[in-house]
Amino acid sequence: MSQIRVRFAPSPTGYLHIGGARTALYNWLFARKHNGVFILRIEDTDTDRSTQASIDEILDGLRWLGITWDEGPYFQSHFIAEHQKAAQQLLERGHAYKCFCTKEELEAKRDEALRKKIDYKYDKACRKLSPQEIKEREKQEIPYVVRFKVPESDGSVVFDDLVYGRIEKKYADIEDFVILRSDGKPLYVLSNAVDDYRDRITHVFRGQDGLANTPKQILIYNALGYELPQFAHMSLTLDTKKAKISKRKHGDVVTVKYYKEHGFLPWALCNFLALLGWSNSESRELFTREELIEAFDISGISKSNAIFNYTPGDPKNWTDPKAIAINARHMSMMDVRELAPYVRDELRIAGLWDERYEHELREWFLSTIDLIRTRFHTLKDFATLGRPYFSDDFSYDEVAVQKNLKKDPQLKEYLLQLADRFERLPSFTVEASEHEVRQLSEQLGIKAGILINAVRTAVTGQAAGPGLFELLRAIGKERVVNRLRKAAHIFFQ
RNA sequence: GGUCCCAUCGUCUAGUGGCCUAGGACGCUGGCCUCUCACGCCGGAAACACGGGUUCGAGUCCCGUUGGGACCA
Repeated sequence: MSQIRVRFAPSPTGYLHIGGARTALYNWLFARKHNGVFILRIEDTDTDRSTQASIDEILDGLRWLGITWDEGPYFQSHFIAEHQKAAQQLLERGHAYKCFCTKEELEAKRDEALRKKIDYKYDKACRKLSPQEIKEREKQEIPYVVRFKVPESDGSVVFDDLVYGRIEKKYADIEDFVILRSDGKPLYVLSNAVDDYRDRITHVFRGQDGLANTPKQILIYNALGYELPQFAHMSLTLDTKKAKISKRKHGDVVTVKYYKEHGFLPWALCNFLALLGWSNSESRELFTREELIEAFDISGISKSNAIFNYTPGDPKNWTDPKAIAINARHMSMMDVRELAPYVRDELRIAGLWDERYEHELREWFLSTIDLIRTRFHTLKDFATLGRPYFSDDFSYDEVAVQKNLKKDPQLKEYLLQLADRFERLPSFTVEASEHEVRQLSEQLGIKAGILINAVRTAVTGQAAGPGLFELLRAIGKERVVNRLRKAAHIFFQ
């Protein structure tokens, strides 16, 4: 078989949302897996709704996700003449006809059918027009649309969908659909088929909403003498009420941009999206880019729609909890050197970045983010929960202060003593600081945990965090000593 | 309204007639570890939409019902 060619063909009428990103991802994975070509085609023929901002947004989103395209972006609007030519060909070969029915006539018929509760389909009035009648109408310059002549035999369109299996649709159930509007604009079914043929698409991989159009497109392919591609339709992404997701209804949470701005690793989002409606036989869930390409297979795509399970208004589950979990796992698993640039960007946004982190302090920076990353969920956490590691200007958690410091007034003295002991240490190692703390607790006859928790809160403002002694080393002797003294001052009267 | 598609824990899913006492993951939850939190480890609650068939045997095949979705209008 010749080289596999697939495409992602979004309409630039809004932002790139996660459903679209998933469609793009599946196409991309399929292409990469089979050394095929992934094409980006912008279907911008709806000039009223298409915007440049939306095109930019889609391209930016795909680039951020790492879904790279090999050809394009092509723009459907550049090929309108070609679509019209195809319609002309269909007309000439007797596969289509001009329909002069007016909007009013059609609406009247439709309303009547609705009233009688019978199925409405175009009654093919103009299909029966004689050449003479057609000529007359053309002479009068009556506007017309072009309709496809659906075969009138008993047969049906049959195709094998790579996901849904054999699909059959009777000719009788397909109406003579419009392929060209009266203003000469081609319709989606036609443009899309012509473009896919021109781009030599071998596998049409799209949302399940395209399934109903496929029989019509197959009719067009056949009439135009095009070789048929393989079709594979994938399940849709729905909200918790089982409605199709859209930015209009759900807001920014469904846009790819939102994840970029809320501390997601691009690949983690891809990993999550891949799992929404696809699984592999090993029930494996965490993949690197290469592993997913290797594991991806059409046979694992599920037929039923998947629900994007986020809870609006819940700060903890602001998006699907599984997405957050996958992001957290990737953050703690990936090579820390790969993680570093993402953390850098977050620290920059928060005004915490220091250029030395990439030079003389690089080793310190890497070991510090390595130390703190396992309890973080998004990259944002590096600038919030991680703030005390990068700045002296951090806040103290009320509950932590109450529980670990204020509860025992004597801690003031203990913290000052520890500060003195730390200050005298020739080398502020994990072992040295631990030795001091344990020795002091022994001398005082208190549990080491009391001191440990107090120091953690005094030094980071938090009740939770990495093991204390590694934390102390990361923050450094001078800052630790200063913070212990400061805490002794401000929290005890 | 017509046509098409779908139906397993709250969510994502495994399951292709006996391996199902229905498995995994996220979330929830009990415990271990421990200086806290997280990780990790060991447990728990939690599902085959319903009704008929076919079969020795059905989550798995067939039919119907119900529910959901898509497309066309």
